[in-house]
Amino acid sequence: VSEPAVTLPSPDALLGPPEVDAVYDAAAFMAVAVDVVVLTIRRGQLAVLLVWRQQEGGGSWALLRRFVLPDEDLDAAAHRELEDIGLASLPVGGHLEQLRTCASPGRDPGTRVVSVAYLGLLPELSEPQSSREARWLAVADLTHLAADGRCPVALDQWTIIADGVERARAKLEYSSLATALCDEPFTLADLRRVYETVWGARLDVANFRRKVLSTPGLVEPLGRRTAPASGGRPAELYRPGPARTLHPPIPRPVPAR
Amino acid sequence: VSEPAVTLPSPDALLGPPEVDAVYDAAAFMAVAVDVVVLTIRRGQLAVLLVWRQQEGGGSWALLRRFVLPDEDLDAAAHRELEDIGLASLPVGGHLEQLRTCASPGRDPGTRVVSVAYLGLLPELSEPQSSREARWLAVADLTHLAADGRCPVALDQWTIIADGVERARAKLEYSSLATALCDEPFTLADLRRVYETVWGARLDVANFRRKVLSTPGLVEPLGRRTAPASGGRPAELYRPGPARTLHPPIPRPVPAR
DNA sequence: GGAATAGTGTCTTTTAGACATTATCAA
DNA sequence: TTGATAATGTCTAAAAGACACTATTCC
Repeated sequence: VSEPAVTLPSPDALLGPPEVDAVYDAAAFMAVAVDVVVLTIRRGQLAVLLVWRQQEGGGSWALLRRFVLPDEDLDAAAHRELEDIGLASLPVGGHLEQLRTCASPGRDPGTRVVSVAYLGLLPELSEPQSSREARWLAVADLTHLAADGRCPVALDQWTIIADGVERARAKLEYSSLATALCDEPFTLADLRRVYETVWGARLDVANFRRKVLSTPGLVEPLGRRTAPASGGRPAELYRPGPARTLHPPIPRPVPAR
Repeated sequence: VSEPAVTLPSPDALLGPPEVDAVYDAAAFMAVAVDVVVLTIRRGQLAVLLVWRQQEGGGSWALLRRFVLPDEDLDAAAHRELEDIGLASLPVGGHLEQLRTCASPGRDPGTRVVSVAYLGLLPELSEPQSSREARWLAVADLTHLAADGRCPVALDQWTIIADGVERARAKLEYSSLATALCDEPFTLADLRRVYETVWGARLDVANFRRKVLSTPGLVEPLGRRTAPASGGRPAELYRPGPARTLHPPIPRPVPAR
């Protein structure tokens, strides 16, 4: 596109002060918490880390939640929550990003909580260790239960989890996120299984390989191979490359959309 | 992928209450505000709506900001801010979505503000009308100024604007967002100019047309044409279709990535 | 007719999908 | 050898990119 003439305020005009505004009116103060949707792959299934929360009249599984300290950054609060639950501090081949924010009424009428949801993705190794009762639950199981209206997670939290899963599925297409779900080093088969598990679809081995290796900066060969096992040719080992975004993307099979 | 055996807690096991946790510790209370990055196309340029904010030692352009009321939803606060600035209430061919959240220190030391950034996209018609000094500034101008370190927007706010622009650019690829930036009805040339302006790249007329019309649910022909102007064939008119996500996406030219 | 804008046809290159084949290990 | 897993080759179909061409309007 040819550069059109600048008809909006010119750079110099930007610097003159037209007028003062007064936007600051009544502000509501709320408690601020981070909720973390931690996803990993456990035994070939996509799993989310939840904690059991006892309540009057039963209980439910809930997301990791931590109130933000007065001098704490949001990202830092999310990281601390991961460390507190016993997962290695990131980054050790993991990924943590903001998901979305909602301001729901607090437990006491009148009080409100702003909860900033985060999405965390960890390689398979991680086992939570904490005084709290934290467990990996298969997303597929929860989805089936939710379809029956028997989801053991509060609806708003389940919505956040579903958003996180969808975000992860989408980002596999156009980012190097999948390498964050692999232990390092990994084989192309490992990486492919991540895609297959998160997307819930089989990928053609040859086409996947062609695509991954032709995407610059996605993976880097180590020049080593896996130790020979009982049967099977040893596989080439790789580590994550410098690329963060992928273009063109790894195409996601249509039925899973 | 064949369904693996469920090795994580079974649906029935999910319903038993293992243990109670106590996550609620010291909570910090913060003022909650929404910042809205409103983008539109003005005179062939991508523009963002900013207000002039007078401060000690000069002033700067700032995002629309509104503190959330005690009983107000975040989305509602963002909508209200748009109405307050004199832009027609959505949806009238517009789009509003959450961008991201940051918790920065407040103006007084020790106080903090959680600001939830929203991204709004409006068709060209909109002119702000308000007691506040609000103006459309060309994103390209701001980008050039920022490159010189002379950006008249505070750094954290400029980062949010840049995020919003990048989000808009990305979403044009795989969503029907562009139709929200067109007045209704629109021609394919109008729609194409939206893509060209936001992406800052020329698109081939024939290929764009083929792609848009072959994407199911993106646009719907009205069977009418534009009034004949002085020179030029009248163009077919369209309105937005029901599709919200596009697969396959409209490919973005590589140099702009 | 010319100028201006809208719309069409078609060829080439690239990419994706399907699937057969070869390679390298252990037992 | 067989069984198992990794890696490669190749054909076909679909999509993207380039670009020449036709159509409809006002002057």
